[in-house]
Order: sequence, then C-alpha cells, then structure tokens
Amino acid sequence: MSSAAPKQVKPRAEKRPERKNGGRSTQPGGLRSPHGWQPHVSGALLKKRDELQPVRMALPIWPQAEPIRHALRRNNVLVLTGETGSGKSTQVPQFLASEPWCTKTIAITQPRRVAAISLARRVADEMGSLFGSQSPAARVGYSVRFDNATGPNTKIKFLTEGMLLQEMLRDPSMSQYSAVIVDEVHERSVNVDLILGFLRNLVSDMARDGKKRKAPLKVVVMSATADVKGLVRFFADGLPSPSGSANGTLDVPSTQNKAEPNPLATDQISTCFVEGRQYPVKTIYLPQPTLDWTESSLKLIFQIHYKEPLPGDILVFLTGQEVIEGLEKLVNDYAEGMDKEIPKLLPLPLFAALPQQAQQRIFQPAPYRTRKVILATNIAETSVTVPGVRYVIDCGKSKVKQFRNKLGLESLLVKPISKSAAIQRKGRAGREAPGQCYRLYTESEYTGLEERTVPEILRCDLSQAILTMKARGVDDVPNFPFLDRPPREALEKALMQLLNLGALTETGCISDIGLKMAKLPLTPALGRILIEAAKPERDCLHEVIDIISALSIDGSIFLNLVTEERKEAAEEARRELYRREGDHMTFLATVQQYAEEQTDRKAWCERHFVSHRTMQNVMNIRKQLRQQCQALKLLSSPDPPGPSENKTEAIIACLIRGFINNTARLMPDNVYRTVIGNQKISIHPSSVLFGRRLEAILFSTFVFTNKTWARDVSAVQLNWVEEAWDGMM
DNA sequence: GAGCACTGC
Repeated sequence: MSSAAPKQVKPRAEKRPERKNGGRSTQPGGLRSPHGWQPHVSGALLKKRDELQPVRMALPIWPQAEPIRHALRRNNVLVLTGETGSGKSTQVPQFLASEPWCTKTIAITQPRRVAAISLARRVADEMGSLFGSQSPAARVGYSVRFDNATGPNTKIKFLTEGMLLQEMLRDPSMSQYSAVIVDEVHERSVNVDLILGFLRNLVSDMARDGKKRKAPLKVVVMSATADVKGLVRFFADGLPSPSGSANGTLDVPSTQNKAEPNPLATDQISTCFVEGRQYPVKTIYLPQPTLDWTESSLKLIFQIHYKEPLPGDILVFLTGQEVIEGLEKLVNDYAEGMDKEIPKLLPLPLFAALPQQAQQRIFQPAPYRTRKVILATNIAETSVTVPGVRYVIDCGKSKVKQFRNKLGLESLLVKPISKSAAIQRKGRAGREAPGQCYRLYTESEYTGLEERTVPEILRCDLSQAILTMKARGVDDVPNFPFLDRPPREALEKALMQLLNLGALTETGCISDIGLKMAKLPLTPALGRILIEAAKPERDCLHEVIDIISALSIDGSIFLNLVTEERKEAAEEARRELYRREGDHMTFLATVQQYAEEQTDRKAWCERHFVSHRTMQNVMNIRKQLRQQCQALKLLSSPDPPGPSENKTEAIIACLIRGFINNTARLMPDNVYRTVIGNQKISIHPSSVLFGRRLEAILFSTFVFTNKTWARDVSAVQLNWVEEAWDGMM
C-alpha cells in the first residue's frame, strides 16, 4: 500500500500544456505546494490562501484535525457530529487530503447543488488551488447534474447525493475514491439513506474480504445533530464479530432489534464531536394556544418592531405561498398607518416557487431605517441562509408530503414540526448576534412534539429507491441495512409497481429494462415510457424524450397569467400549440416548435406566453436524455429525426405502459374514476382537456387538495388500457 | 375554473 502513495503524486498535468496559466512557471507565482505536486499556482491564489489561513485556524473544528486524522488511521469509519458553524464541511476533506492512505480522490456529498458548488469554491480558495476544470492542476472540483467541474488531479470532489448514487451504480466498489464523506446526514434524504446503506455493505464486505478493493475505503459520516449512537450501531452491526459470530449479527442488519452492538465492533467506529458557533437565542412561547398564525405573527412583527432597536431583521416561518402572500399584504397595510417617527417595515416573501430574482431580494441590505421581515417556508430552514436575522417567529407547522400506500398517491398536509426542526428554526436568529425566537405555540405544545422529523424514506413512494438498490445488486431488499426500515406494505407496493413496469423479473431480480431505468435521471414510470418508445414497433423515442423533458421540470412551461386580458391573449396565441389529444401532445408540439425556432427563442416564448427559463431547462434535460439513450444503446444517433409522421397512437401507447395505474374512465354520472382503486378524480383546470368528457384519460400527475385532480392529461381509449393490461399479464 | 413544503439524477 505504501508504494501506491508516490505513484499518485506524479501529476500527469505536469506534462500537459497548461490551458489557463500556460507558460507562467518561470514567474515567482509558479510555486509548488508543500506536497510538491501542484504545479503553477499563481501568486494571487497563494495570497488568498494565506489570508484565509487564520480564519481556518479560528474554526471550532481546527483543533480536532489531528484527532480526526488519527481516528481514520486506526479505523475505517468515523462518525462526526459538528454543529452549525463548526467548519466541518470545508475542513475535514482538507485534513484528510495528505494522509498516507489517501492516494485517490476524496468524495464529499451534499444534499443541494448550490452547497456542492459553493463549498468547492471555498475549499479551492483555502488550498490556494485552481478550481473545477479551470486547469488540469486544479485539486478541488465538483460534480452536479449538467455541470461536471472536475479534472485529472481533482483530490477533493464535492458532489450531490444523487450524483454519487449514479456513480455507485457504475462503479460499485468506488475504486476512484480513498474516502467518502457524507455530509448533512441529519437531513435524512432518501438518497443519504441509500448511500449509507451501500457504504455499510461496502465496509462490512471489506472487513470480511479485503480483495474487493486494493486499499480500504474510509467513510466519514457528518451530522449536525447527535444521533451518534444510532450511526455507530448502524456501522458496527455490519462488521464481523471477532468472537465467533454465532448470533447471526452479520446477516441481520437491523438498527432496531438489537439493544447494544458488539462492543468490539463498536470499537472499530470512531466518533468525534465538535461544537458549533452560535449566539444565544431566547425562546418566548405563547401563553395560550392559537390557530390563527397570521394574526399572531402580525401582532408579534409589530411588537418586535416597536420594541427592538435596529438592526435586526425578522424571519417568520409559515406553511406556504398562500399564507405568506396574505401576511405580506397585511404587514404592508398596517405599516402604512405607522407613525412617521418609526422605522419602516419591508415584508419580503420567500418560497421555492418564487422567481430567482425575487428570492435574491432577501440578500440585499435593507434601505435606511428599514427593518426587513422575511416571510418564508421551510426553504429558510436549510436551503437558504437569510443574513441579518435576529428575531424568528415560528408557527410550528409545515407542509409535509405523505405517500398513502392504499391509494398509491402522495398528498401534502399541514403538520406540526418536530423538536429538531423547531430548534433549527430558532437557531436562525443566532447566526450573527444574540437573538430571540417567538414560538406561536405553548411550551407544553413544544414538549409534546416528536423529537425528530420523520425521515423521507418513511413517507415517500419507494419505487425509485428500490430500483436503485436492485440495480446495485441488493437482491434481499427487506434485509437491506436501512437506518429506518420502511413499513412492509410500502416496500411491497413499490416492488409490485416495479414488477408491473417490467423492471423486475418474476423472481424479483432486476431485468435488463430495470437496469437501464435505474441509470436514467427519471422516475421509474417515466424511465419505462422512454424505454418503451425505443422499441422498433413504437419508434417514437425522440418525441417521447421531448414530452418527458417537459414533464420532468417542476412547474409549467406555460406562464401563469393573472389578468383576464392576458389569459385570453394567451389562449389565442397558444392555439397552434394546443392539441386535442391532450397535454402530452401539447407539450410535444411546444418543445418541437421551440427547438425549431432558430433565430429568437426568447421572442418566440413571449409570443406564446411560454416561460423561456423553463424551456431552457427542458432543453438541458432533453440533451442529457438523448446522450444517455445513446449510451444505453437505445438511440443510434443523438440527432433529431426528420419530419415525423403522426405518431400519436404510438406515443400514447408508451405513456400507458408507464402510467397504467394512472388511468381513469368516465362513469355514467359523468365523473372520472380511476381504473385501479375506483377513486374519484377530476381533470385539473390547467389541462387543455379541462371540462371535456372523454371515454378514458391517462394522467402523469396527481394533485391532492380539497379534491383529487389529474394534471397533465391525455385522452385514451378504454380498449387501449385493457390491451395494455392484457399485454402485461 | 384551481392554486402545489423542499430537494435531486
């Protein structure tokens, strides 16, 4: 193993012509790093690095560098708890980069794209390295969908969880990495649960049979909350018991049914705790429970505003767009009547559906003598850090997606948050100075909250997660090491769905079709549709890719119009795009016409009341899907076909293949009922088929509010649905 | 004639 180390430090980059800094090696800036393998670093980069050094050294995690290195020399797994502001995400990879065992790349995962990119940029600065694909010499890079910024010498690679999962499908032993750092584990995305399960299997395989990898893979699990015990047990349970293992510990990978892990195995998992950097935040509860968060928030906003000096913005956590916009209006109304002596109030809404530009307003400093009031959803809990906040108002609720096994549909419900979410929200007041948190519930209500937010894997449709597992060779899904095991019915439902789609064989193994589906960035249903379209007898892959691309983006490609005038104008302008066959064919027409437009696509969008930004997104996905179809040998050429004949029937047949469960027929009383489950369902008003009475419909989305709506609808014939069922049997 | 927390490949 020791002989592997020097091999890696001979950079191929030295022999290559430099792209950006070519010819600068004679300049004083062309220095080498202490490790001697980073050629041609410019003086400016080194200056920045040296300036950042004292900042790094002041981070709470800095003194832990040596203990962390030591722990990973001894053991392969480290569970690290680091509170907000500890510096773990930027420092831990740097601590490990020059370790003797670290001959290859370090991967560090993030739940979100922005975090992966901005952390990579920061670490590059701190290391005095070029960044991404700027130069072959760059030692820090990132990989997110549509944007791979890594080079031949990338030593530290930030990537999204989804990206790492895709890599794991293609390289199960993770041979390009010396270490994998899984960050933000406490958020418990489905992807993180899968990654941890796969890593645990890898670690346990290594312990039993080291041949699968030349050098051990080091695993660091980083979390902001301290469920250290659970994570240690999770990994320890996978390790062989040195005392003879007659108790079946190896093969019953459960985190639930064992009281204590084998102490010897536990000893093989290192732990580390690092404090965060947080100002104190005072908590104030309501004396009496309330149901009217809007009114309570309004009162508190003005109470804080009158009582507390500037600066200090207010962040209000609410459930959704409607409530936010209502409160925004009320704050504006009441603020008008304020004494001129009092500073102004500026309410700013913040939710994901808000256009990017409007979201940016929260980062601009407040005008003179003005206090910002940010009215936000959960987005401000993790995804967006709002600067300048000293007061938090927390309504104690959030909207949660819940998958209902029996109905096979997901619905969005307002539910109480967990204690850990309440603590997270409160913490948002103490980032820059001591703060206050007003909870719109009583202390005893708080005491009654669940400790932790229910992990997503217990709440969602599992078909995609299980497809990923099967594609990675997990045949025994019920015995997969889940951090939290989903209920049996949820697993069975997902397995049935995959069987119906032909992703699994009758024995439950993954089929060729399933393997291809797993590699596509699509839900199983959409992936199946795409593969169906590639069949010679269907021959409509290009068309189906266009439709799927439009279905993959969130929101609509058509602009949502407010005034009656604009609505009518849009109806008129879009007439050439609308298809009587339904929304899917309408999407096809729109994507095709947009793609054909060569001169001014932006103007084309304005003429048709189509969102240009969304269409650019659609085109990105379309391009990626074409490339992937080529890689999967579904498509011989990435070029679009010539003028296409009418393929409507073939296209609809493909859609039915993936969405056979999402079909409904018109009943004698003029309501649609789903073919499976006999659920009442209505065509959503946003559909081109709204108000139409058709023999049967197929839809790609449920929206469950006060009614069950079918969105993205196509007209189908009942016998097509029946034939599809027969074909599957 | 409705209105959808948040991520991500």
